[in-house]
Amino acid sequence: MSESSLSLRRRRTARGTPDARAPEERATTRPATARGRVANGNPRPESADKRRRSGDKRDRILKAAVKVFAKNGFHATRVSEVAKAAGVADGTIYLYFESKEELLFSLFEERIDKLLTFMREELPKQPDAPARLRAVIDMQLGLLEGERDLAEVITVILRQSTRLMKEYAAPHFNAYLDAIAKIIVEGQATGAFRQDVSPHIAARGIFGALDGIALTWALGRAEQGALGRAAGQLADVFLRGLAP
Amino acid sequence: MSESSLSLRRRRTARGTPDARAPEERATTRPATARGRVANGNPRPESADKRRRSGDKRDRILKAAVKVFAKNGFHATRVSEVAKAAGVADGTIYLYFESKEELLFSLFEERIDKLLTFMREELPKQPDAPARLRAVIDMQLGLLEGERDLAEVITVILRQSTRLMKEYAAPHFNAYLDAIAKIIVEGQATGAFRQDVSPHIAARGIFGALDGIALTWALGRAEQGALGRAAGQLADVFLRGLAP
Amino acid sequence: MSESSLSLRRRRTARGTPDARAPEERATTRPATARGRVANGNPRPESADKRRRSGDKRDRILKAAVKVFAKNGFHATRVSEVAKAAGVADGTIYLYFESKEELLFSLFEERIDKLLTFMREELPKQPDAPARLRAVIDMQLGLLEGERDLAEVITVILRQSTRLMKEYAAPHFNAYLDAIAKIIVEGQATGAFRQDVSPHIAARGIFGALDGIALTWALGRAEQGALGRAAGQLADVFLRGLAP
Amino acid sequence: MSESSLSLRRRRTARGTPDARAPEERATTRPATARGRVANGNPRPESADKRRRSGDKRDRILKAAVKVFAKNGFHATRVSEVAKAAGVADGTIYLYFESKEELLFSLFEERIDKLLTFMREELPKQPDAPARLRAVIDMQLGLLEGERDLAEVITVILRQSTRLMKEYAAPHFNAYLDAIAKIIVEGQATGAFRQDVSPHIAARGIFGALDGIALTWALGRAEQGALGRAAGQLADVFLRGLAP
DNA sequence: AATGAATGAGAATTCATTCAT
DNA sequence: TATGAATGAATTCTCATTCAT
Repeated sequence: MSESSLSLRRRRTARGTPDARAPEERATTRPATARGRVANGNPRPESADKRRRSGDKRDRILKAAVKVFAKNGFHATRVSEVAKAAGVADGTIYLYFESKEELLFSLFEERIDKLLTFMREELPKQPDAPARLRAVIDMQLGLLEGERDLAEVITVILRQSTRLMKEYAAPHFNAYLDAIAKIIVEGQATGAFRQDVSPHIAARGIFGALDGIALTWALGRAEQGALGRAAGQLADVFLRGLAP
Repeated sequence: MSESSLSLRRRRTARGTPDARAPEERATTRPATARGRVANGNPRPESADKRRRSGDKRDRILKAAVKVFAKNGFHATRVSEVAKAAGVADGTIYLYFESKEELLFSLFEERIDKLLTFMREELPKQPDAPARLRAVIDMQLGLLEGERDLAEVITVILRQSTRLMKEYAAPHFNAYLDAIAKIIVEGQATGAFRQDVSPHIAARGIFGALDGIALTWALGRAEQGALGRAAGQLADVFLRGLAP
Repeated sequence: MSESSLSLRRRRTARGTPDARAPEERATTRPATARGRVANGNPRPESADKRRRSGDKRDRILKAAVKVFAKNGFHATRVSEVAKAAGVADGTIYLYFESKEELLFSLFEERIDKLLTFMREELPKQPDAPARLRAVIDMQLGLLEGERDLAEVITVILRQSTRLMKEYAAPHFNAYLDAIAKIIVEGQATGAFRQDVSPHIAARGIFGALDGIALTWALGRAEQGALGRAAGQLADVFLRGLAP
Repeated sequence: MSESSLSLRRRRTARGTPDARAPEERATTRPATARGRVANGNPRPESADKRRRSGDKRDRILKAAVKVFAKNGFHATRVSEVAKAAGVADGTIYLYFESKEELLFSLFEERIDKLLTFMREELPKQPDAPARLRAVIDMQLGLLEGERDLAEVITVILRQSTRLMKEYAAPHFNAYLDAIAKIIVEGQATGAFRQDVSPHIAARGIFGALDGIALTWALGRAEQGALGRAAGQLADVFLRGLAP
């Protein structure tokens, strides 16, 4: 996995496009509108004081979004519900996010950032492929432990936006899968893993298994520690299953 | 796993309940609407002749729904699109299905019926737990091979309806997972499988892995035979991984 | 004036464009959406019976729109007000018109059609350029006499949609102005009109004068016969003013 | 024309009235809003120093408004766009103008002031009614020559606010029309103009013609000198047309 | 059974205006 | 005076569903 392939594809690409349509049109058209005032997404006020306030508000909105999205799903969630849960006015949300969909993007992005950072920083410390695979499994589930709502958002809600899945999230998933596949390949090269299994199939299977565990956990009782136990056992199964 | 736990819980159970539906539903359903006229769900035409004719139309609608849902996702699909694809009038759909969501239900139900029938009829023929597990894996992926659209509907689109996931599909998934778990339990009892793995965790992992494979296949190039190869390799990995 | 320059530029050009965006997007985007059901604008049901019903509804909406637009102006008019005045549901309006703006288009178009038809059919009957000029003046004001609301819509409300003015109406105005200018040119050629006046300036002046009269009439007391008298007097002034 | 009939009717008269405003206004104005803080309209800074500074800013805003209004139209123009073009903060605009609409008022008022001043000061110097009429024509177009944006604002944008047209501008237009009509009356009294034309109709026709010329010029290529030429020719036509 | 015109509730988003700093 | 982040009312248009034919 090359770092570049993991680097976040900026979803902001479309932003700030001048929008050649007559201004009047812009007035009556809805999405993909670049609003001048907060054109650069999260405002970055100069003073630390101001930044804290703004950051607070953005965070409050994100936290509220996780909660409400997890409860109702993406489509059933009204922006006004998120606003209310965050204690801000409806319009305020649009000072920090371009659209309801971007709220979902942001939740996902933040999480995937952590995953990628981990892989960049922690994996190299592991001695061999099996250790790295176990570390990935621990991490993927560990990142969700204690964050049931977010787990649900990542495993369930995210898929509710077809556009998000196909345009935005898919590349990230693929990058992540590639990273896992790369571990398998390394293991096969060193003889740690059996040769008769396609790294890509194995990677997808592992990811799917983890995702399924997280899904069940999120939709079910979400007991403390359950994910950790599951991670350990799955790692055991996969490592033995992949042994030569 | 008792057979009864696998029997399809009639989805109608929840219907008619005043409004315990998730907000999602309330949002898109007309409130205070008399549903009386179509209260009895699928029409039950009297003569065999009529039934056949009706069945044709119902099937055409279902087939069209698979196609359009897979292409656009559940929420982005307009009932009128399905009607057009099926070559019927918008209103006709409501003679066969109570709502757009029921269309999705029905697709899922039909498929899960096949899975459950298989389990009831074929699994007992297998000699032991490992064979049964391999059979399940073959079957789950085999059922999707060649039906890419349906695979996408089952693995992706289904999750787009929060209500469907939580209220309707979850019990079926659980029944299915229980069936897999039961195989693990049996294997552990006979010493075919290791003891230090929770049957439920293993079952969820296996299901998730299969689901993940199907998802990637459906969203990707969906090559012929790919699912069969994947099934074989995953079965190898899991069987070795679960061996004592 | 060539006939072709007067022929109505079909505003429907944009209609029916497949709209390459993902369907999901279409769902959340507003304008310029081709809705399948009434894709061809006014529905044209087969039977005379049905046609009458549909025609009625479209007409009722147009009549209501003239009234409400004239009273409130374009921007201040809510689509729901028009619907209410027409005695139809809000959504029904969108079965007959793509947008609120198209309602305005349609009012204008219907009127300009009459003007153009008149010019094609009646002007050639007039013996010479002065008679034709007088006929045009009579007609332009005559078409508004007794239709105060429509006069206001054409002279005032139309200008409230910048886009309409610039993109849609301007070409029609220009065609009409060209037609008047052509009369002047002819008169100059036959020696009926003075040579030292630019036909285009004269044409614009004449149109502006008529428009100004109509505007004052529409915004004022709109007395019966006033436009006719004004037409006669203005014709007198312009014809003498243009005489060699 | 009596001076009093031309004196600017204070637009503030209508303000504060509970809500006799056209629906248009109610639609875009926040209801039940206390306007107290800016109740006194244009601020009246104490020291000459401050006034100059304020004047600068007020002017910058007005200049920016002309530009942006002309480009986008009234409704499609966002206050924030004007603020940006003027190089001030959004809120600053409200220190100098009560509302977005008042910006438009002010542009119009400033211009009409010039017209009225001209009429008071220059017309009496003219020897007779025909000379005065020609002077008026020269002036009305002359005032716009070189100020294409302002011409567009006066001839097009102004009409985009129904309320402005009906409540505010109409009296000014009427006063101006009365002034022209008075010239006609005088000419008829001295035998310089024909008797068989209503002074009011003639006045409205003349104004409309000038307005139409300006409109075409503003929306079109706006060539230097074009308005001057047009003024001369129109004056020729009208003077000959009105001759006895 | 079939049709498809009509319905109308619903929600994301915008932007004029305010007001704490 | 000036700022610009925050507000929140308001409205177009969509589309699942109904029902008269």
